[in-house]
Amino acid sequence: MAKAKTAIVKANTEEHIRARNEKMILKAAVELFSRKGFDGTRIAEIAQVSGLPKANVYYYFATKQAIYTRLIESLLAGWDKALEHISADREPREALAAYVAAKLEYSRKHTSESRLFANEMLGGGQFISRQQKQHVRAITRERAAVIQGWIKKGKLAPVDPNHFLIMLWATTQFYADFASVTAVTLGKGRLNGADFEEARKTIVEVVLNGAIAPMEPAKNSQRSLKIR
Amino acid sequence: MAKAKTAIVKANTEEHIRARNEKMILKAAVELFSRKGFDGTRIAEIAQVSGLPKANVYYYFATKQAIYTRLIESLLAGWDKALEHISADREPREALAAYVAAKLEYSRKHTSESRLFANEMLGGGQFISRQQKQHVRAITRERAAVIQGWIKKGKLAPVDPNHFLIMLWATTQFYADFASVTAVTLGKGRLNGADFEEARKTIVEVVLNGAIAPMEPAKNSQRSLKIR
DNA sequence: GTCTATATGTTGATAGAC
DNA sequence: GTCTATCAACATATAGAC
Repeated sequence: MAKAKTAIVKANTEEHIRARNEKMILKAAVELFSRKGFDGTRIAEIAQVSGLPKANVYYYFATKQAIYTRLIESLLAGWDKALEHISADREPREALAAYVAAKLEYSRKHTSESRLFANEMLGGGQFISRQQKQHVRAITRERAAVIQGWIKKGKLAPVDPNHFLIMLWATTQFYADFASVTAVTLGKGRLNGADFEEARKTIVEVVLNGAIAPMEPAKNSQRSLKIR
Repeated sequence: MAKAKTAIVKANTEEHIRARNEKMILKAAVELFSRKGFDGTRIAEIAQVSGLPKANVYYYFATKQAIYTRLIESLLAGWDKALEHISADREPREALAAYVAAKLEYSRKHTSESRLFANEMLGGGQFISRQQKQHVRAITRERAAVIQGWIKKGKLAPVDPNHFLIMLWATTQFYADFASVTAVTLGKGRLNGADFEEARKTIVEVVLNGAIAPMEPAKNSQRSLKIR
């Protein structure tokens, strides 16, 4: 009895330690990979940032690529959720505004993951499996179909759904991925919550209503709800 | 006389060789840096791709960073030009459409340079000098002032000029920088001219007129020229 | 200008004591 | 589970013969 209990306690502790250390390694790794890419990141750096000796990193992950692949996996999983806002049963104006807000929020809270994926895309997507690519394509198609449905109902201008989605993707991720230069452009040291809010307002306003002023300019961002 | 002439010929040849080799090195380097970043790129790779022995690369460039810095320099120089389209003496509709077209074209023709800069931004802009950052900020401010002028004249919707510029920047660069995943999203192996043209149309249409359909939907992308 | 050989340090990964 | 010591391979950069 006593022996068995000890074994369980020990197992729990070991599991706990494993969970904690893996988490620390992954946290350090995503930050480094996101800034320097796969080839540019050294295991020694990951070890240093996570506060573990290099050999311990190898104890939890067989290879450098195993860490990287794990991070890509968890990122793609998190992405499906953001696109759920674009659903056929909502009004396009509301759905698109919600999507932009959610995506900006996500990219702000998961900056490193977002950058990691950007880095992976720049590198040509070498570490994304064929299966994962098919998945990305499938969920994009689903949402493009929703947009096409809105267009057919006359609720949305007749734009190419795929390119429209890419536009939304591009604008909402830019702030997180390229924060360093965005901050310089805005004349700031660092982006804060107010900057993201201003970005959200501008993106929603332009995407929904366009930049060209109507004949009788309105004062707020809801103008076209009123004048149309 | 004969001796002097020989010396001149030799110097010309040497200059020519130098120019040619430096060009090959820079061409190979921009491609590699753009895909793998600074730390991820090896001098041996640059040498291999440019068809020169590694030691020759060091003959023309003292350090790896010297190559990288040179590339950043030439990229920033090429950028100023694209922004010139946004000038106060043009109508916003025409100027913005021209800018989007020019920027897309530029990013398509200089894909590697564009990606290199994206990579540099992901890395936090470590290799961009303070002076270069100030330059970026200065030219952005100029163009933001032009946009502000359009808004004051009632020609443009009252959006934040800086964020509006960032939107244009994001949408026009996405295709070049993230071509690998964009192609997957569009269900293609590779992006071609028609894809870029469709992207241009979509971006211009959405940025100028917005995505929400007007009461009486028009059939072409010039719709708001007619109904407004 | 070209290129072989090499100095000097760093890398991903492992062996094995604790 | 932890960590020192270490390996073979590879990195940036240089010396010096041609």
